[in-house]
Amino acid sequence: MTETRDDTFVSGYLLYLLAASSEEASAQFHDHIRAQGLRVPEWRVLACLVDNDAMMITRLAKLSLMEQSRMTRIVDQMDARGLVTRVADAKDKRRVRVRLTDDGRALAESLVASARAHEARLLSALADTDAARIKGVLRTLLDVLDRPAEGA
Amino acid sequence: MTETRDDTFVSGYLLYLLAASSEEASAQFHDHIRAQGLRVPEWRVLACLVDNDAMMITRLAKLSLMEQSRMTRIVDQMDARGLVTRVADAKDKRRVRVRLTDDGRALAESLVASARAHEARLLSALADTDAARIKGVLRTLLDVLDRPAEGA
DNA sequence: TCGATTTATATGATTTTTCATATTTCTGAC
DNA sequence: GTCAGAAATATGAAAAATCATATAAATCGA
Repeated sequence: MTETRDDTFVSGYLLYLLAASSEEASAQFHDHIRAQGLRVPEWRVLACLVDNDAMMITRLAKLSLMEQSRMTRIVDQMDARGLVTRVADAKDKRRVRVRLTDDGRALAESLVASARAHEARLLSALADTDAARIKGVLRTLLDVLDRPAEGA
Repeated sequence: MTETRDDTFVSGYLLYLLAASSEEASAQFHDHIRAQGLRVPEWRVLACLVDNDAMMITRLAKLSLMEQSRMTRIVDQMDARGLVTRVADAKDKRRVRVRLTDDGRALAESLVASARAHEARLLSALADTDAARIKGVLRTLLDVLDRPAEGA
């Protein structure tokens, strides 16, 4: 247990705490995703589309925190698996809208339900004050980050 | 600005908030890392070694949130670049200790200084209450996650 | 002390990811 | 309308990450 004690730079560094929390908090649920034969990026796409079907590839990529060319290929694979279909946008032919198939929607909804349950378990493991604060703090951080930003 | 309004599942989902915060908070600094000709995983190794030189590959991998075989190859490259050297552990010959070279240490220390400065800027962009809370909340989450865990 | 097990690292093969760029379509200035 | 540039997607080639497993060294029990 008594690893090299931790008053180190890394253990208190905000970007480390964020990366590690994200990684570890997601690990269990990501295992669940993979157990369903999906990869994590595919799950992210499904979750986005449940919220808002027929998104463009570009927006899907932004929301799923990944590059456009990667998203293109992920959509390829999901299309091949019958989870989504590509639909041309009538107004703008450059755009590709990604739409859930019935299978895709069913899977997505079931996974969202699992995700909610898993999240509830995570939050219930925290003290009430922490559980109440965590999302707010993260949202605030995201807000700050989305603003133009003045300094380097 | 008025993207499809956001009272969606994803935008309030803890694992998304964590991943997005981590991603976006790190983006600027990671650009800085790459501008120095380093990749992010290499920076992580340097940061770990500044805290605690001559770590084993396995421990380095765990702390840097990546797989062992990947860490082996990253150490290969850092070794080739003259940032670290491999040192056999006298007590246990299976172990490989990774030690900073002088160049590696100089680079690492300079990057840690930048990291601290960047972190200070991030925190100062938050309201005092949020800045005061964020690390504590994340640490609590990490603590909870490291505990055995009872339910599925 | 022998053999079985576990731990630490490395490696080959495959799959992902990235990077740069091509292609198509749209937009705006003229 | 035409042209220059921007935006959305796709794709080839290269780099990186993963997975399974090999190798080597330690540990634990009988």
